[in-house]
Amino acid sequence: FIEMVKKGVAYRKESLVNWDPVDQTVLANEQVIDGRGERSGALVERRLMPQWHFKITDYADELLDFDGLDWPERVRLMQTNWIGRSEGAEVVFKSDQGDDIEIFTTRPDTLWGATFMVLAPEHPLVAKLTADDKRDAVNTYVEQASRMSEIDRQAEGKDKTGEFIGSYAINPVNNTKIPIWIADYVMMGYGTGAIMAVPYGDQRDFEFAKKFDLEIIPVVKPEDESISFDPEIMTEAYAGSGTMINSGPLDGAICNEQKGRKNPAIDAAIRWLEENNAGQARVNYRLRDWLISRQRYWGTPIPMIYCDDCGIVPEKEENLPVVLPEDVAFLPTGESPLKSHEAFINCTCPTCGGPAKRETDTMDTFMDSSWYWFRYLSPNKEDGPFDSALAQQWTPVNLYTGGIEHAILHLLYARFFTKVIRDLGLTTTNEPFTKLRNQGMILGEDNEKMSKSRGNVVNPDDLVAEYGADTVRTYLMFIGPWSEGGPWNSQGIEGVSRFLRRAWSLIVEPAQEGKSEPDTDKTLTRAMNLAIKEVTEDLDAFQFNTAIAELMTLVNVMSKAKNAQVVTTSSWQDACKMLVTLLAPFAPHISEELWSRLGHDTSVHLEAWPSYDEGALEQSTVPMAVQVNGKVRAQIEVSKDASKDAILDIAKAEPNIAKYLQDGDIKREIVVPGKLVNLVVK
RNA sequence: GCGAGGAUGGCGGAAUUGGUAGACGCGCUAGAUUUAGGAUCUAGUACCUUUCGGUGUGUGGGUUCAAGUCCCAUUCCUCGCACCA
Repeated sequence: FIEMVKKGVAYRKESLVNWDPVDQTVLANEQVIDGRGERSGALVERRLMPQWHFKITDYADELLDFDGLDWPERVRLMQTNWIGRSEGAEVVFKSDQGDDIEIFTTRPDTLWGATFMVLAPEHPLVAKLTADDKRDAVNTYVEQASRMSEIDRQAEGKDKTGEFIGSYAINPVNNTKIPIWIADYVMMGYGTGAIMAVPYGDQRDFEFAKKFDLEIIPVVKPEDESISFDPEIMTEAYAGSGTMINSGPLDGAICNEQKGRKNPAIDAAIRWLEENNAGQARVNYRLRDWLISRQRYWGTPIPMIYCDDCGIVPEKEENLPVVLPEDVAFLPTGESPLKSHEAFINCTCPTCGGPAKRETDTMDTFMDSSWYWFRYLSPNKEDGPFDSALAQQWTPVNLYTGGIEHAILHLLYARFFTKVIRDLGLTTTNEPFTKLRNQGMILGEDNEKMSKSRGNVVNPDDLVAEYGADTVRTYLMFIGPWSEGGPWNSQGIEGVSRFLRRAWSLIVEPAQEGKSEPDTDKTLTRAMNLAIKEVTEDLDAFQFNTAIAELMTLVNVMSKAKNAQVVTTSSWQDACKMLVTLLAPFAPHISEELWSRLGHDTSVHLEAWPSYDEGALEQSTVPMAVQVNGKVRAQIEVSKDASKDAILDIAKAEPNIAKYLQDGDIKREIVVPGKLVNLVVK
């Protein structure tokens, strides 16, 4: 943290935060549900407080780059949307009192159609720019807006509301005086908290203009001439392509559907702004800096000290880590007990040695999960966070799994930390996790999320007591695709239980008398090699359910083949060995025991993963389907190297095929070796 | 509204360089074994049809010798984002 402070990545500033008045702490946006604190249920207030932040916004562009990462598309998109990059321009409007009012727009080409300006109710210039005769109405509106949660303000379909504040702004492109309004559809937290309103091209501005009877100036003549651009007739804003009109120097420019400077009209507008000193190109992000201060006792102390003479200074390195006092008094004051712990608060300024106060806020717990895998490499290191050489050697983590709920928070923070650690010179690693896979969630039998209140919780301990840990583990892998999850099904576990018991008795129980079928050797060897191939490929692809299905098939083949003669053959013994080896990741305990009973005195879990013999997968004869006009009419068995002509002869000789051939001529013969024959008859 | 993913038997699901739809399992049916039940084993199990055969992967079209798979349109479901300027 201190290194981050030194580097300017961590900083303290006043910030509008979610304040829970009952729990007396700041809450993360994620902990505010429908405008209420997740734990207390209290209406969350917005408060301006000095808090510690991380400059994650400095890394916005780099965080948008997923090059070289094998991550699910879904997660990449969620992060991309969260960061919310948009290209446009910043333009400075002057108030009629001479103030600079900066706005951000993605459509600078429509500047000539700006007929009013809207400020967020919290915008710092609102008080100054409000005319005396409007002050009461404006104050009422601002107060109403401040009481509303962000969720309420953003509710879909909400009617536009707003107040004219009695001042005007000068549109720098044409020196037109336009009225300044405040409205809660403009957010202080995005862009500059002020917009130029172009009702012709923006649906929100259009609705606002219609409601408050503000001017609408057409600036893009639609390409499709059947679309009317008469403001009196229009029922919605026009954001499509066309030719610029009523736009001074831009008149005649082509406006297409492209965003940013790829759009000729936008590009021309930005060039005009820059040439005329009225604005410039700018990239805006939805991402905001990460607020990490929490007014809680449980959390990592922020190692900063407040000195009246030296300001805010970091604790001396030899005094790290700052440890939470354990003798705190948990009193119902509504404040963190650290605030009343004199011995913790009062300290010595590391710079001047005078009396100073310790920071009493603690860190967001996401701080800790953002770099734990670095610390895991050197858990006993006392004089630093981790060993740089070990981190360089072992990171990035090559495979990471977790739920989709981590898509934005943990995974974005982890990427940010990795880049900061790199920029501190501790590693050259750019990304924390090379390959990411998300597992699905197992729901209750009613297809709802398991919860005590719903009474649909399936307790794994009870299942383990009844079926054993191996059965429960294996069933969890078999119940469905790992990445999708789905409802729990209590009946299905019986099938896995049976499978494991059959595998057990296959190896442990004595064989019955019986005669060997002629090709048992080959059948067993083929089944074994097929199982190695399929299980290996399925594991690589995280398809555990089909891997287990393949092992079930192997057990079925072996069960059929097993008898007193067969069990003495080497192909049987190889198959047993391989079955246990392949089963080991799913049912480790049973596998270990079976491995021992097969005569091994080392652990099966130390065995190398097996490879398979491609040649053993081949069969001397292969079954093929014979179709007439695309419909299967017969099954034939042909030698694996049979020629096309030979296959066709066999196919045509089938009685059921010959029957169809009598009725017409063969127009076409398609032979897909090893698969099927299709005869097109007319 | 924007973006992503999905829809296959009674159920969970399998199958994509286009090539026999329903692997594997649950459930169900019948039989063997058992005093009985449970467990186990064997056979069967997409739907319609006595058979022949026909139909079938959300819906409607298309391409192809051949479509769950490719193309166009469309419905519904799930998830994410959303008055983002």
